[in-house]
Amino acid sequence: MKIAKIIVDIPLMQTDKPFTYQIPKELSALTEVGMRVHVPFGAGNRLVQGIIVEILEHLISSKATSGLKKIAELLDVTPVLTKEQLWLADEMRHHVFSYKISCLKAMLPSLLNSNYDKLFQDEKGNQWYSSKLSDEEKLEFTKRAARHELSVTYLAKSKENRKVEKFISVLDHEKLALFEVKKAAKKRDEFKRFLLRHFGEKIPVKNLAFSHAQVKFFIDQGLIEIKEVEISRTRALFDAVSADKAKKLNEEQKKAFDQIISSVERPYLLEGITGSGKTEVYLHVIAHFLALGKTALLLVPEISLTPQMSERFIARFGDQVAIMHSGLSDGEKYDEWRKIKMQKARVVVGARSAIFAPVDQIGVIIIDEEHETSYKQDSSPRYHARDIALLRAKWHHAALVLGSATPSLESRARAMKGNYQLLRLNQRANEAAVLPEVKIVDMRSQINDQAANFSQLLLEKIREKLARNEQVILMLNKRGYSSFVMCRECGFVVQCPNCDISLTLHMDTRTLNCHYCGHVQGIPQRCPNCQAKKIRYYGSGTQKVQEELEQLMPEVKILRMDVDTTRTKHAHEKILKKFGDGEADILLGTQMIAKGLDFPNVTLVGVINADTGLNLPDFRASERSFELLMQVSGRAGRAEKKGEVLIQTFNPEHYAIKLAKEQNYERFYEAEMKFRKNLSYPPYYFTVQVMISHKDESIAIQKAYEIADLIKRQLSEKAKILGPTPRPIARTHNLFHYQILVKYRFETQLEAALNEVLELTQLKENKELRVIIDSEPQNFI
DNA sequence: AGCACGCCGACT
DNA sequence: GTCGGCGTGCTC
Repeated sequence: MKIAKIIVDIPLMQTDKPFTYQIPKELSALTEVGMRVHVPFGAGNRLVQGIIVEILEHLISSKATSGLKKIAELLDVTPVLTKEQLWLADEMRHHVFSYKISCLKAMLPSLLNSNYDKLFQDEKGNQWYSSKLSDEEKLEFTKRAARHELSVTYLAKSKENRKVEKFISVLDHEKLALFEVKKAAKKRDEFKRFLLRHFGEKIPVKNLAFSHAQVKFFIDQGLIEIKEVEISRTRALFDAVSADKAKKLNEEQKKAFDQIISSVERPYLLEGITGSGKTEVYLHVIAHFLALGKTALLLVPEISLTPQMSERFIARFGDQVAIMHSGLSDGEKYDEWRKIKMQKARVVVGARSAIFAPVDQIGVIIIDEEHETSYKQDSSPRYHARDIALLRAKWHHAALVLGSATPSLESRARAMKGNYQLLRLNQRANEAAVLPEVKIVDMRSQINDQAANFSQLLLEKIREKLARNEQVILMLNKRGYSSFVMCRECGFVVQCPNCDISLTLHMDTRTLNCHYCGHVQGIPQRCPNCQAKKIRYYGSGTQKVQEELEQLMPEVKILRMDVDTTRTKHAHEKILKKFGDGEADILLGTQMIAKGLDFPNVTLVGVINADTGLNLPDFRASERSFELLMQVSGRAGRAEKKGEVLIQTFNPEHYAIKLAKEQNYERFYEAEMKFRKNLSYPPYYFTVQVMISHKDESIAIQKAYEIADLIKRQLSEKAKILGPTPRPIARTHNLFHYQILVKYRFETQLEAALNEVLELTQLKENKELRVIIDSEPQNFI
């Protein structure tokens, strides 16, 4: 007899282990590891989805095995998860401190999840679906079921659906031609002639000029039939793109290319300045491996996976490309996933989660902009795509390329140690393009009452460029910065009632919003504290800057791009297209405008406030600011016209800003490494963050100390534990947050200690305690 | 999660 | 006595 080990889809500590089920005889030959199943679970035998992770053969059915429940239903004909993916989930679990089922589900499109329902039936055969009942009705029906007045059937159904389109095909041309319609039936005659004209074609039923009754009549006469053909929901993405040929690599690019294809021994760190043509190297490398019959995986940050970016890959590799990012609907994601699964796609281009794409025979994995923090998922399972990429490259003996103009310190340090091989691109691929000139404006010496956000120099430069019909990009580094409302009289700042944070002003809706819990309230007329009518608006959101600029230059057309203007589905693209088409003079936005945009007519980039990211309570604050300034500077002078960059700052002496001006990654790396070494931060130390939340602050503190103690006891003297300290935003959603940061180098007991912390949260006395463990956290705010 | 079991107070 | 409230513990 065969039995199966199954991970059930109930993400809880208590159920986070394989459950054993009998495989019914009739399913025995069809069942494979990696398939989804429905299994009866718990006392009521309700159906839940599960994933088979192991199949065991039992020659004799013992008492122990015959008592096992049976798998109720197989959901797949072929496994949805490969052996490799099951292995990845195992490996992942050692450092993400999440449930196995969450790891497994991170690899599957959400359409493969099941919907659950319950069917109540009485003796007369009346039926009620639980999902369609109100809460009171549900309670009543449950009670009646307990009294055996009703029977209960558990239902589970996979959400999986494929889009099909119906086509008419004419069965027999001659027969149709000879078919006589009655004289009065003009419409039928018309339809008949239409069908004859389109004989041999697949005629879509959709948008047909003839009614359903017409179609039915001809079907009933046995003249035509309707066929359902599965169609791809993402088809449209690919059709519009025209093919493109490979460009010739320059000497530097060629060298990098030759290295990458020569060995899979070590990962490559491809360090190339903005405009040095990294993407073209990727395209060549991918083409090389495709020619060898292998596949390729390319990750890009979500934000830069614009249609232009996808198009570049589709243009080069056509139908073989699958695109995966969060902008796709669930159906579209599923279709792309299936394309990969059925081996129709051999190049996967996608954001973070695409690292799990079920491609086989991987030749190369490329992570572009590898320093981007978006490669780390900030909700459970908290994996880093780079770590998964290392595992997959090992499994497939594939080349791994990490590309960036400003590599993360972690990666660059590994390259210096020889764990990665460093490849450099120092020239701009377009030789006509010269590096932009970067200037720093010291805002401390600016006294400008009407326009606090703009220095004289920046205003002059904007006017100068616009007079020449050139375009300007202005960036507002909004991180940790937002506009707020304060009372001029007593200094009172309106705060969120649930979170310890000031509310952000939104002028378009005339409301105060909390960016953490979503609380919305009106703007008070009088100060809630002192009743004075002196409520004033402070800080500079993009809206405020836009207004300021519009007052200074009323004739200028400004496009604003931030979270508020890009909320709708294609807003992002539309704004960029408008700007690219020259419909506006200035593009004003938050950091989302810093990434990968290429507008040849832009000759000035202004950074309104370079400082705001600098003083955040995060050891990566300087690294982030430096990266951002380097990136945004790269937006100027992409073509023949010379570009200028102006950085406004209150900290002109700060090394991140000075070195960004010099465009000097090398020196920044050295300076930052010194700082990290002195304070024992990555890449010298590994980090784990433990976040503890409770609605009662004193309990949060007490538990935080307990947990810190528990960890401390199991670590060596060399490990350093910071905290517990309140989180930078100490209260959100009516919970108090505390954090512990563990810095360590080699600690064999750490994983066990952290698992023990998780065990602790299972105790009933800790029911209201929330603990999150984040290995190598990327964000501290 | 969601279901059963069990212990307690309020009620026919 | 017994119905139904909710706290507790378990699910192959």
